[in-house]
Amino acid sequence: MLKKEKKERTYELPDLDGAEQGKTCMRIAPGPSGPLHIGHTRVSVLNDEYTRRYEGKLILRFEDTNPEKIDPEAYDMIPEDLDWLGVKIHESFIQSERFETYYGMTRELIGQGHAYVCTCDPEKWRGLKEEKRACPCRDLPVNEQLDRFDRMMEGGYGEGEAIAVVKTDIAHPNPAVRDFVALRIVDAPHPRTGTKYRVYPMMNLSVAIDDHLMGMTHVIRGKDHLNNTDRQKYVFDYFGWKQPFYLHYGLVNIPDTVLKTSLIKQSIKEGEYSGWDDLRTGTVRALERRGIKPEAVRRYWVESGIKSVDIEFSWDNLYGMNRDLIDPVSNRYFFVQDPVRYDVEGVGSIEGRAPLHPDHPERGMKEYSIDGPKTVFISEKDSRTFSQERKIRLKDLCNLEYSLPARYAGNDVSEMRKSGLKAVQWVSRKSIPCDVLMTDGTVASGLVEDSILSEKSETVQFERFGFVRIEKKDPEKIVAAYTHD
RNA sequence: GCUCCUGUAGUGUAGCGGCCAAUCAUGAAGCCCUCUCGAGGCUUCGACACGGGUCCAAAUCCCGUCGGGAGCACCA
Repeated sequence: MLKKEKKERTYELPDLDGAEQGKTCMRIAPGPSGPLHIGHTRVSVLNDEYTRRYEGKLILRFEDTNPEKIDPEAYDMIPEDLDWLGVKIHESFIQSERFETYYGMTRELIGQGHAYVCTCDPEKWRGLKEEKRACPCRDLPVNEQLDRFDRMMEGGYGEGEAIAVVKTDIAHPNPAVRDFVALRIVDAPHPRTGTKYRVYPMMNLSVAIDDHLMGMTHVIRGKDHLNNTDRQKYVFDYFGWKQPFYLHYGLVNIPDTVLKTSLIKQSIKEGEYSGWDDLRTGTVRALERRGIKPEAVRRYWVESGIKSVDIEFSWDNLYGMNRDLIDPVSNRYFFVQDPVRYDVEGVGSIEGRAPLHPDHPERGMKEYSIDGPKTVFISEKDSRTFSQERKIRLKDLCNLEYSLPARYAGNDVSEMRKSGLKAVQWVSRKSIPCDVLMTDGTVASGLVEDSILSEKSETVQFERFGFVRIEKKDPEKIVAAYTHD
C-alpha cells in the first residue's frame, strides 16, 4: 500500500506550573450582570479542563460588588449555563455576603499604613497620580485614617465624598498600577443586600482577598487583567500571602455577534429580541437553542489553547467541530422553503422510500406513498430549476417532466448520472408548516415532511438546507432553529 | 503620553536552535463516492511581519522597526 502515514495531532492544554495532583484550586468569577456568553465559555472551559486534569477544586464566585450592574436573575442563569457547558462547580460564593470580611481587611491595611481614606476631589486625586504625586490624604497619620474609615463606615460621608485607597508605589512607572481604590460609597440599593451596606469593595480588593482566603493555587483569566494582577500583588505582599500562579490568555475578538449584556438587555426590553436566548445574540442560551453542542465549544477552546496572543474567534471552525458531532446523530428530512405546488399526472400512485440517515440505514426508512390527487411541493428555488431544465427528480420518489400539471417520468435513478438530472427535496400534502428561525433574525418558512413527528432527536438535518434544532413539534406546526449548514 | 502583553497560511494551532523545502484542524478549489450543496475518500491552494545581529546552523535566542491588543475608572 502506498498510503501515506498521516500524523495525527492530539490537542492538549499545556501543563500548569506548580500544579499538584489533587491540590489545585481555581475559580470562575463572573459579575452577575446577565447570563454567560460565548466569550465567558473560554475561561469556564479552561478552568474546568485543568480542574479535571489535576482533580482539583473549582469555585464559582459571583463578583457582585457593583450594585448598579447586577441582574438578580444572573445568579441562577450563570450556574445553569455552566451546567450546560459541562463545567463542574464544587463550591460557590457570593461576594455581597462577604462585605464584612473586606471591611476588616481594609481596616488592617490602614492600620499597617498600607491604605488610606481619601476625601479629595476624584479628578484631583487622579491628576496627582498621573504626576506621580501623593494627595494630601495619603500621608495623614494612621489613627486619623482609622477615624476617617470609621466615619466612612458609619455614613459620615456621602456618595463620592470618600474612598479607601490601597497604596502601591505612587511613582510606579506604570500609571495603571499606582494607588488603587479599595472601597467606595454607593447609595443605590444592592439587589441582594438592599440598603444594609453602602460601602462597596472594588474588585482589586475583593479579588485579592478572596483569591487568598479561598485558597486559589492558579488563576486563569484574560490578558486584560494583567495590570490588575500587578495591583493585587500589593495586597498579597502586605499580608504576606503567597500569590497564586497566574495565566493570562489573549483577548478574543468575536465577530458578527451581539455580546454586550447591557445591549441585549435593552433590546429584550424594547421587544426587539425575544429573550436572552435570541438567536442573534452570542449567549450560551442562544448557542444551546441553536443546537450547538457543549462538547464543540469545549473542543474549540481546548484547541485554541491558552497563549497570550489575541485571537479572532471563528464561527466556521466552531461549526466544523459541531458538525462532526451532530452529523452522525441527525436524521435527514425534507424541508421545502417557500413551497410551490405541482400536481402530477400520468401515473396511478407513487411509492418511494429513503433512509432516515444515509450512513446509518439500520435506523430505518421513511416510506412514501402518494395516491389520490397526486400533489407535491418543491421549493421556489427548485421550481425555477424545474421550469428551466424541463425535467427534475423528486429525490427518493420519481422523475418529473415539466408541464402544468407536471408529468410523471418514471423512476429511473440512473438518469441523474446519465443526463445530469437534478434531485430536489419535496413534500406531499401530508406535510406540516414549518418555520426555521435563522440566526440573523429572519424566518425561513416552508413545509416539512410529517415523518418528523416521530423523530426522537432534537437535532436533524434538513437536506440541502442545513442542520436545525427542533424547538416545537406538533401536527399543526413545526418550529426549528437554524444551527449551521 | 506612559506601562504592559503579543506577532507561524483567511481563521485557530503545532514546532521553541539542526529531525521544518514548517504540523493538524477549519476554509477555499478540483476530482471520486453518495438519489443532499451533509458525511466520507483523494489532490491542490495557502504562513514563519520586516531589518539587523549571535551561531557552523534561527520560525526558534538578542536588538530595532512596524503591526495587533490591553490598562492608566469611585466597572468587572
